[in-house]
Amino acid sequence: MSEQKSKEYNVQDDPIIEKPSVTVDIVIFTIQDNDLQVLLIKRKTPPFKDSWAIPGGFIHVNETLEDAALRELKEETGVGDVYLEQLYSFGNPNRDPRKRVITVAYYSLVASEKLQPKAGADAEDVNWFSIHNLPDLGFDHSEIIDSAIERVRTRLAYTHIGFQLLPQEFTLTELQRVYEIIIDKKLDKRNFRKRVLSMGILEETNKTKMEGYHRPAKLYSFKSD
Amino acid sequence: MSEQKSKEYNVQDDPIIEKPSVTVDIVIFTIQDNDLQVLLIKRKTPPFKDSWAIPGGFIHVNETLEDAALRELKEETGVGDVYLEQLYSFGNPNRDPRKRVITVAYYSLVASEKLQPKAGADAEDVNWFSIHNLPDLGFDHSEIIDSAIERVRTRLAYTHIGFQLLPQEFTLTELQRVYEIIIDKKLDKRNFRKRVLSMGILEETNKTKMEGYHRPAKLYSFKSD
DNA sequence: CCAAAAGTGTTAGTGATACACCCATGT
DNA sequence: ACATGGGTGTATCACTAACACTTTTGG
Repeated sequence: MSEQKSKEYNVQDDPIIEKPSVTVDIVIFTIQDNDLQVLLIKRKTPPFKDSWAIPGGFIHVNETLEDAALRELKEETGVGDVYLEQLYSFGNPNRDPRKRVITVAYYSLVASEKLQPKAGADAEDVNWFSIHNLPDLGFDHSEIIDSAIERVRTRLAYTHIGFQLLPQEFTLTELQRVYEIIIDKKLDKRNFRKRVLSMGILEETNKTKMEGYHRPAKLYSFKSD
Repeated sequence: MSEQKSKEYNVQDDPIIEKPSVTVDIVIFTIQDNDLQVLLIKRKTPPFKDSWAIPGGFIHVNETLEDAALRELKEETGVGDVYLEQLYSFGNPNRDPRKRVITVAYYSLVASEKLQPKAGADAEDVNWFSIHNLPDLGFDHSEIIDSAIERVRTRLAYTHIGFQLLPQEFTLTELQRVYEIIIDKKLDKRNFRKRVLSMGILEETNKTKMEGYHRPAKLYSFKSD
């Protein structure tokens, strides 16, 4: 349903149904230092100038919401080529102190090796922050991050999103760490291996990874189909 | 992130980031005639005048997205007092033939006994339609309904939303029908009863329901906690 | 030979599935 | 007594959870 009233009067001038602004905001997760981390930018402009916030901005006329999210992410952080999923739309009338802004939030999981964040337009700085140690955030961004974390945890249980946080080839122990960090719980090594191997989505490479003075670990990759 | 550019120029006048309109749309499901049905309205105004569509409309300045959805639903169909869940936001640039409109979609499941839909403002008519026999719909509304159906099916598996489609007191056979209709599959009576009873969310009333010439069925209710 | 992480099997319990007959009621 | 839907139990299978020792490597 849309715009039944546009014949009777001009929507733009109606004080009650005045158009809100629409932004997209993006929560990018990675795993670093044994912690789930979020990509934040330091704002260059008001409101919340000099505060940390999740990247995002206004949508343009001829792009989809997802394209807008990808563009803003690229512009502000230099991060491109990620797979976004829509999280939720936040439209509380007072979430922006100046005027009505509705935001459509997206999230993504990315292997930290794949990214080289660099501050871009509208961002004075860009950095990763542990979800256990976030700075004060502008707007309702901590609420957005919280619901993104919740979503990631739920989806981890019945999808394969965990693999997005690893490089193309990885050891089973590395995969287990990803799961443990996200759900914040220790897992049994033998049961974990049985479970992921029985899912039939892993391919054994014939390479190994040697790090430290111990037995080398087999490298696996995620089956493309 | 929002509005970093508002100092440099007026957002409203920028041809690239011109404000879109924002609507809410609502998919109301019920079960009737052994079928999952959706509440549709017949549009009184262009675009898609005289087509069927899901209820919805513009958000107002000082209401949350959910309040807007509740208000539009009430205005157009007379239906109030339902529990809405946000479904997804649809923002394809051409989903409205006239101008850019982004919609935040909501959905709800309601026992048909609780509702008396009546055409209201902007709706010439209101009616229930089986999801297996929908009329041609305006905008991208059939896509919205499809994703609502998918969402309901997924959530049925790991939540208790099925109960929303029943009156306060119901028989186990009625509950089983709800599940069967939504997932479109026959279920085993004994296994179904074992499962729902073991969830510990049902309370036996000491009433029975007598309909037809056979043994009366015990009535159950959903535990409030 | 020591330290460190990799790798590996079995058992018990729990939940899911498949399946067929007796029960209570109104006519 | 019959027709109709209500109501019940058991056996098998698959999945989950708990648990400890041997292997491979570099130093």
